[in-house]
Amino acid sequence: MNANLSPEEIVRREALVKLRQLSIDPFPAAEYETNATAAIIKANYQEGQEVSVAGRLMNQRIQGKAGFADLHDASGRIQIYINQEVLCPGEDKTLYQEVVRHLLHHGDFVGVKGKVFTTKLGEISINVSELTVLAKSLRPLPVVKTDAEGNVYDAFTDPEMRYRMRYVDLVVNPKVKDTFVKRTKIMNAMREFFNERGYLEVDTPVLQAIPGGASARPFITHHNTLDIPMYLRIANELYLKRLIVGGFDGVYEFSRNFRNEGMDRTHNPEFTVMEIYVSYKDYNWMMRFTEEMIEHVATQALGTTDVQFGDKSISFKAPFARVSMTDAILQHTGFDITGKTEDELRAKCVELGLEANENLGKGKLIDTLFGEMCEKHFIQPTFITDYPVEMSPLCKRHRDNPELTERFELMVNGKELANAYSELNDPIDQRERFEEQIKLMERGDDEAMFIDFDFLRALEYGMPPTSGMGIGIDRLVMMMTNNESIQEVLFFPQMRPEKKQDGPDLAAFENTGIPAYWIEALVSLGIHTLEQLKEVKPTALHQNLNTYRKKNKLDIPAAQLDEILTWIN
RNA sequence: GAUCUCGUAGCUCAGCUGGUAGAGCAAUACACUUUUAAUGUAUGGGCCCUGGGUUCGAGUCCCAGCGGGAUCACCA
Repeated sequence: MNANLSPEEIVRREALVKLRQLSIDPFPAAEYETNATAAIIKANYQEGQEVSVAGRLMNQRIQGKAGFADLHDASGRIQIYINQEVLCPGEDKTLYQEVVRHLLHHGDFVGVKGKVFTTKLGEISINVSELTVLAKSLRPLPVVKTDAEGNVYDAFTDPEMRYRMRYVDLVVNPKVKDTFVKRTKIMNAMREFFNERGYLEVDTPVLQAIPGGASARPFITHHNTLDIPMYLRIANELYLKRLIVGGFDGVYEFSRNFRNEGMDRTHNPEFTVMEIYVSYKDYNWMMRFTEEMIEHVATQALGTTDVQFGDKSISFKAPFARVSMTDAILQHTGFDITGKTEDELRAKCVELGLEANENLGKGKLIDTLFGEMCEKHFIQPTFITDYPVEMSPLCKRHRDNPELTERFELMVNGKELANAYSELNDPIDQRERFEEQIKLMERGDDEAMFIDFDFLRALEYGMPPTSGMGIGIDRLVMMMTNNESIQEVLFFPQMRPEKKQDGPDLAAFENTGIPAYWIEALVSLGIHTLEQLKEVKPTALHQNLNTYRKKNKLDIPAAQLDEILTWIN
């Protein structure tokens, strides 16, 4: 038996062998027919009803000749009662004495048949008359227990382990499962809202030759046949607009976007944004549409428009407040940005102690003022409207003021949740705005956009007036499920790959003929295996070893490059 | 990227100014036919993240690394 197994794993593997000796297949192939679930039995309680259910056996409380255990299925938990005489009415008590008492463990999958009854203490339970082993669990699950007051004991809480082993997290922490069920309900409710209005759900490329539609650093990959670099999408906006050019009334997509930027509790390298574009509409229509949609989603998915997020209560009841960008900044800084020059804006930022270097254009400066001074104050859903033209290169100019755009962002809990425009459909203006972005790029704004000439060509064929809106699904789910970190609403958040931590492979070094004094040096240089040794440049290693020799004043011959080459080959 | 902080049994966690590794749950054995987290008695279980250093002696102190978390920076 493998020496790396823990004692509990060894016990379970031995049980596996013993089950086979008793002619019980621990991993049977056949379908196991069920006619109920834990939730159904509890909801439609009928004394004496014959049921067949399957799930994980948990928390056995088996005593001498009878006892209890819990069966967890996808719907929840139900208690089972196992009595030796009911399970094994004949002479042969093996199933009870051996299998139930010794060979089944916490976490094993079993199917049970039996009559439903209520225990003395009033808990709906199944009196098991047949038990089938469905799958053995070879690793012990954490045993988490909850008492009558809801206190949780021995909770499985380490975030690293929870995220890396989400399957365990889901088994053991019911709230986690609930979050993900809600996530799907939220997306379904949104879909339903769009579909009812006749808008079409579409798929557009994830792999793009030009990463457009947003300002962000993309992931780069390479297409072999075309022999060109390709990018994972940072946004799908430009593709959806092409479809509006193509004549659809309204299109939407749940877009998995990828951005090669920092990771923290609100940023994952891949994340989901829903974007929708509707022709013949403007951003005023889109504001009404958005607040109605969010109200609908909250009602459908949560059953209420009132959401508790941390210590704050948030109401998603429409209509939401509307505040212009200019008013928001005026309100929170007393400074009126109307008609101000870049230098005046920069001076104000400096006065307020905000970062405002020469790379920042007018738009970025206003964005800084808003982001630093105002954003955090908007806890209840609020539409911030009419952004400066410099920070919105894809947005139509404001009908009353050419310095502004017809844009809104929806702020909730001090964070941006949605972003929408009256889309820019003047191809000549669009081309100029892209060229402005290129100038910003040349000034050192590494987030400025690339020019997508095919998109400009599409606009030149004519795009009807259109309003578009994007909403961060992960952030919406976080708010609606009261989770402070994005990792909690993604099944498999991105983590650094697991690295097995072995000690240095001294034997391999010795076998390669490396002298003992150099092995010591290699280890302290962080080279623990032959693979690592082969990855370093021999010339660099040569230098490093001799530096090590000198630094530690070792009385050994200096390393020779030829010698090092013989180790590697 | 910066700072702080954590890494001890399958899980949750103790382990003081350095002196032979601890508890509860889980596991194993025995007893027990209705328990409500969680029966009683007994037993087993540890590369204390890795490597190096200081020391007579390191889970504990120091250095480096790996991995996590928090805060900040970055984030149309």
